[in-house]
Amino acid sequence: MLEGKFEEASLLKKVVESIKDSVQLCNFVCSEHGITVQAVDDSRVLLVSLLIGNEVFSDYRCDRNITLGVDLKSFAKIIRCGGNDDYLTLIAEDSPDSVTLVFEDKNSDRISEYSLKLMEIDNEFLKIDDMDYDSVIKMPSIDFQKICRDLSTLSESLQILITKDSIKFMAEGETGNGSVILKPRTDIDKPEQSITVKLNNAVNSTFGLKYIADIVKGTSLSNQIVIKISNRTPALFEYKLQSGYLRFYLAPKFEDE
Amino acid sequence: MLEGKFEEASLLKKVVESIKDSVQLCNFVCSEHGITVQAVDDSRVLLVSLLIGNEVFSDYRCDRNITLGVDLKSFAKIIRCGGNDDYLTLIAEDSPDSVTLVFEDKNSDRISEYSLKLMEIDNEFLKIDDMDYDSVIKMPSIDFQKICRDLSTLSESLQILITKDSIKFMAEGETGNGSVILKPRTDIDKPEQSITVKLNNAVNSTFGLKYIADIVKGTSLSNQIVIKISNRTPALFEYKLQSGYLRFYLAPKFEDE
DNA sequence: CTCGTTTATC
DNA sequence: GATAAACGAG
Repeated sequence: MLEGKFEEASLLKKVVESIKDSVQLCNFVCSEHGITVQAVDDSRVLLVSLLIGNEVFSDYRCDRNITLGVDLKSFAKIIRCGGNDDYLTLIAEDSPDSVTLVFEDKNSDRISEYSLKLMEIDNEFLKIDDMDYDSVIKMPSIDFQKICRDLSTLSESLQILITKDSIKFMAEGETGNGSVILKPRTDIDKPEQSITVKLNNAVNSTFGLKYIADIVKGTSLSNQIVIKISNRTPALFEYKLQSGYLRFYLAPKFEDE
Repeated sequence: MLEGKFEEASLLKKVVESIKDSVQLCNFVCSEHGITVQAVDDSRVLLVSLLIGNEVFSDYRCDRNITLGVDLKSFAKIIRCGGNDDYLTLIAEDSPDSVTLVFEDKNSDRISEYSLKLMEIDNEFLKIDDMDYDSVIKMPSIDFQKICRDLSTLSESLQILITKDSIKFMAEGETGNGSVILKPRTDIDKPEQSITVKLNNAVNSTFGLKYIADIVKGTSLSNQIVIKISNRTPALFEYKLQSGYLRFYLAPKFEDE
């Protein structure tokens, strides 16, 4: 039996809205530690990895592992039926054929209850090892979103160059070229505005903006994004939750492509 | 001669926008008491009944009864030509072949004048008797709109169950089921947030969400909606105006359908 | 299906 | 106040 109560329905709403454009069907795997999702996008280029730690919930109980195979578009429709600051409780039996969402208004007695039919979904669960990356940057997620949006008007590719004391985003296209350079900085009053760079090796990687556009949908989940890049292995884009994370793994474009 | 001046053009605009999707052609019947409309939708399932009482107007004069047969789509187009807080004066002769709309900006000297050709429209004016209903509920119109919209993503039918101390809205569909339960409440600070139930008999009625979707277009006319339901007779959905009302009569679906 | 308007959020 | 998502209209 799963019973997980969110203090704010908006958290699950943001999570689902963040990944529903990359992935259509996925399994929510519930264990005592929380809820995880792992899925690849339709083109099998972008890997999405989500962990909602049990500390995110105001109440959480999951006796044994339960897998909820959901259609994210239908799931999103139902989540939109709740108010953003309703309590939201997810309920499922041990071998469920449906999951129940209960929304409770904090100010009145309105209780909305929705059940969603589940699906059997094949999943190839990949064990992803923690690894060392050549460069790790941390920056305001909203700035990363704006840079990517701006540059996507020029090109289909985003080049990221990281050196010890600068981050350069570049796009070159038919109509023109653009670049944005950031310097590391520490903002004491607004730490979420800080930009940090940790460097083992300088990197110069290029990514498809089509996929980056899906990644930045996670912006609302965290003030900051952590980007870990190595030359010639998939990069990691991470939005941290209060407990858990939403991670995207995206392989860079290689020059010979 | 009819001459009716609205303090705000937006009121007539809201009224017309509220019914133009249900009804294409209708007669505006003008008398000394104000303006009334009665019409059925194309499928003859939904009955619309409107009264704009003369107190709604800042100036109103109508010496003898005048019937204005209008095409609501054309009427709506013209009303959109005025500013929302323009004065709007409706003018018609005693046996008119057109109606004139005069918009006056409150802040400048702009005066816009439009005339709309009238049509001869057959109408079967039904005398609707006030009757007692099994249940009468009053609730925030915007909440009713949201509940109906939410549940319409699941099903084509909306079931409403009313008991002494609760109102339950339900929809069952292929992808899942949904229900919303409201409890009566009195909000002293925001009386428009109150929910009341008056019950002679508990009711359990089902309506086509297709028609409900047209009904909730009236939401902007009033903070509250009054819904009067009896088992096995048409239900009444009412948005009250400052003086007058917009009412929809809709027969429930019966189980044998 | 795309556009403009409206609403909610930051 | 500005921006971004949601809704309704063409």
